[in-house]
Amino acid sequence: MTDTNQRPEPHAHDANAGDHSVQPTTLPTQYSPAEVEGPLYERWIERGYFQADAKSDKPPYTIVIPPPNVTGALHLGHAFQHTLMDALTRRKRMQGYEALWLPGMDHAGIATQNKVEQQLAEQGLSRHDIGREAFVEKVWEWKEQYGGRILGQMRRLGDGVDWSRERFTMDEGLSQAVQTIFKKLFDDGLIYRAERIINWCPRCLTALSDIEVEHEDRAGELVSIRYGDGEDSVVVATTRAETLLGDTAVAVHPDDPRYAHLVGRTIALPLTDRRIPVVADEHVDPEFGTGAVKVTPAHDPNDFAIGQRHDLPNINVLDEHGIITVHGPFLGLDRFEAREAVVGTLREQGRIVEEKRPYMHAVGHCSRCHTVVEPRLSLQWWVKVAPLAGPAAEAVRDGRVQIHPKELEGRYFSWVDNMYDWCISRQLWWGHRIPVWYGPDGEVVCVGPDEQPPTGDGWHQDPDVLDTWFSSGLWPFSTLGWPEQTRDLEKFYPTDVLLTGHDIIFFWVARMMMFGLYAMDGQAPFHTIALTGLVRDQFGKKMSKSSGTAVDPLDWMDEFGADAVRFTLASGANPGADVPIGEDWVKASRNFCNKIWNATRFALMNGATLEGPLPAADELTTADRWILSRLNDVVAQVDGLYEDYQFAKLSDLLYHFAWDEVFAWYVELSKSTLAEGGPHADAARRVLGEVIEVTLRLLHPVIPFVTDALWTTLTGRESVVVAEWPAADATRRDAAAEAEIGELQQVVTEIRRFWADQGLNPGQKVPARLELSGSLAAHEAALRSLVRFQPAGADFTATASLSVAGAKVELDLSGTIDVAAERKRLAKDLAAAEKELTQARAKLANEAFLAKAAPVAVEKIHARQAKAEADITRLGAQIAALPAG
RNA sequence: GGGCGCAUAGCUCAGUGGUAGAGCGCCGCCCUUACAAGGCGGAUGUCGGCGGUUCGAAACCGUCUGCGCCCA
Repeated sequence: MTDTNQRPEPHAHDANAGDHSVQPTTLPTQYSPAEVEGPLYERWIERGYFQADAKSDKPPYTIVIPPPNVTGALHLGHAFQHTLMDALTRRKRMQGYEALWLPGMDHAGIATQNKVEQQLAEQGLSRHDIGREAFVEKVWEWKEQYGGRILGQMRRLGDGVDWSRERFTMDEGLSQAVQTIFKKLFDDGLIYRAERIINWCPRCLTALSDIEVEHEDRAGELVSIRYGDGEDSVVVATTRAETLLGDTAVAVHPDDPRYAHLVGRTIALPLTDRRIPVVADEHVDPEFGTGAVKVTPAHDPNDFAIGQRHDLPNINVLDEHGIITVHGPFLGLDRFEAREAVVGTLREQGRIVEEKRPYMHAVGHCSRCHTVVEPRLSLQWWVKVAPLAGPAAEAVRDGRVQIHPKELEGRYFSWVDNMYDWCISRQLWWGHRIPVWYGPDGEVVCVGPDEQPPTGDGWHQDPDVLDTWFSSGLWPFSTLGWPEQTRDLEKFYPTDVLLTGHDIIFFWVARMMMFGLYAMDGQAPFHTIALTGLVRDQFGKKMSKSSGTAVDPLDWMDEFGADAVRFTLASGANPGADVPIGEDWVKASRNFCNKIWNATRFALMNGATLEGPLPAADELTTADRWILSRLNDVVAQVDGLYEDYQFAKLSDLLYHFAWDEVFAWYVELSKSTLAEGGPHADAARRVLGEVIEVTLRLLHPVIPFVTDALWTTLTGRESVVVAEWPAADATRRDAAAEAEIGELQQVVTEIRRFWADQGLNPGQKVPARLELSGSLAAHEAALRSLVRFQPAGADFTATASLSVAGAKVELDLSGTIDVAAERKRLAKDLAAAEKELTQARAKLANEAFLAKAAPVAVEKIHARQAKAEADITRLGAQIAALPAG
């Protein structure tokens, strides 16, 4: 980062503002994102727009990025969440907040270590060959060379992050934070070391977190084995027969009469010379299988719990590679070989009662190497979660922290209310090493960040490192400088919103909540948790590399522009819901961007201006008043939707407002006004400028590139990035104008239908005589321009007529009209009106409806009846007036 | 096995008590001087099934079926 980035004054006029923006005279007819986006992003960065100032007296608005993995590349999930976070911070920045969106990455212990181990393996080396220190050095080299590819891709997407504050979980400051909190937890008795069952990867040779275990249904084998003999026997079923060697009990439900006689006695364990007890445990489901289960405390979490309750010994039968360690015929066999061998031997002994094959069941796999995970008894470090999870639950329950959408609170509570202790040690070399030293006489010393570790013979540091989530759990405050009391921390903590996928509520969100509340004096790390779903393909299916449905967002950005990708993702962002995305939709968003481009191009070509005050209502045409009314309604609605994290709805609203109202109607209506000249044309130029300019500002947070390119051209000002967010002006609301234009739209649409039904060329000019009643009379020019009517000449002969709302139109088609088509259209409308009338009459004849329905509802039906009756009369007359044929 | 959610147009999804919507796709006409990445018009749904509540149900309740997710 350069430190010469002085943030310019917002709204300052800048003669060079047009450098990277488009010139009105040379504006091409198509928008080319590739030419605009790169230079524009550079300019934003050069001008320091995204650099937050801790000394500012503006109110802060802070979002920390969920740190992507240092080994990762930008995928659509990132693009999705980044679009939303960028939109939130860009809007707040425009609203005058000191907005900070803080970027960074986590060190992804196991993933990164695996990358470097693969590199070494290509040279025939293992990490043990080069030693820990050299290995860690190599990982840093790897990081410098290949890591953080995603950061460059974020620039492509337009992420308005403060690069001067970029953080990495292995940085010195963040490492200090890790050591500080470890020490604090240790001293508070919230960190302990114990032998428990953990997820073990026999290839990576480390404990795994639950999220690193992927459960997949696999066809295995369920074998039922007879333990003991004669009266003293039970049948148990298992998919992991080799664990029999480590069984230390059989458990049954205490109320199960079938086994009551066995409880408290011992039975012979096959293939061994051991006898094991039969214990009664309430957690056994008597309905499942035979109602008796084998208990292998060293190789199964449930069995471990049973073992604890009944004081059973733990017999570990597998080593860290998954090789049998029990002396006897199975010694040295891999766990899967042993499984077959054990079943084979039992079969020979006649102890197999039943074999179900295939038996579908979920099997955990290591997410990094896809090895089958082995539950393993192992000595690890743990965080005692209960005292931390309580406050984390409470903060959401009492409303200090809100989860959007609320329906997902349940998932959060289901974890924080049923917490189990968190295994934080990993048998890796890449990560924060556990700051505990062991002494020659069994001493255990936890060393804080400012303390010297003990030295001397026999002292050594714990070899393990901490779970990556342990450091990313500190992210909302470690990135701001904690444990130092920095100005950043003071200004920007607590952060405002955490936006992330609902799939990591347990793994990350809950942990940040626990650590934030614990380390920051009960101040939650954010007030809002906005949860998103997953990005899916155009059929709503999961994208996956293996099925070839995964799309690289960079490809789409190249082809359609970053804005198109962003708009598509934002348009699909319903709270908490998955987002399907397909190329057709990105193309549609690209078309929208191009439409905005061309509408602005039209405005520039027609002298749209922002000079001078917006004319008062009485100087404006109805169309002007109408669009300003609509604009101010939309501004208010967009604000409401932003506050509710309704990105899909606000995108949809802006899409339809911009395209259907501003571009399709207002721009068309303004054409005749502009052509007329005079004061109304001057006013229209001012309104056109205003409406387009405000619309660009409204759209900017979602599609920053095209809006900034156009906004700077239109306004001649510095950048929409630092423009003010629009504020709704209620005094511009005008119900009468909205009704009037609504009527005009109805008339125009009706005439266009006639045009289409008659097979008339849309450009064909037709002499017409108009009888316009009421407010419509003022719109004759607009009407003639919109539907290409020509004035009626002296030789005008009406050959067709139609009437709708307050308009009667007579046309000279100089020839016969297609009477059949006309009759068909009118008959269709008549049928609809008659159906409407029937329905309305039925309702009004229903006394229960009249008595119980809300008066407003009844009034509506009356109005509908009246309209249907009028329509029927009008249409009937038109049909009657048609020539026979 | 337990819990949660979903089922609306060809596809993807909004809509939560008062006349069924959008985008894309589809059909027809049109290169009309901002835009063919466009314009105009059009078609398309027993709102998964059944039962109930209500004057009125896509919406609320029950149930069945199908699908998805989380936990065990």
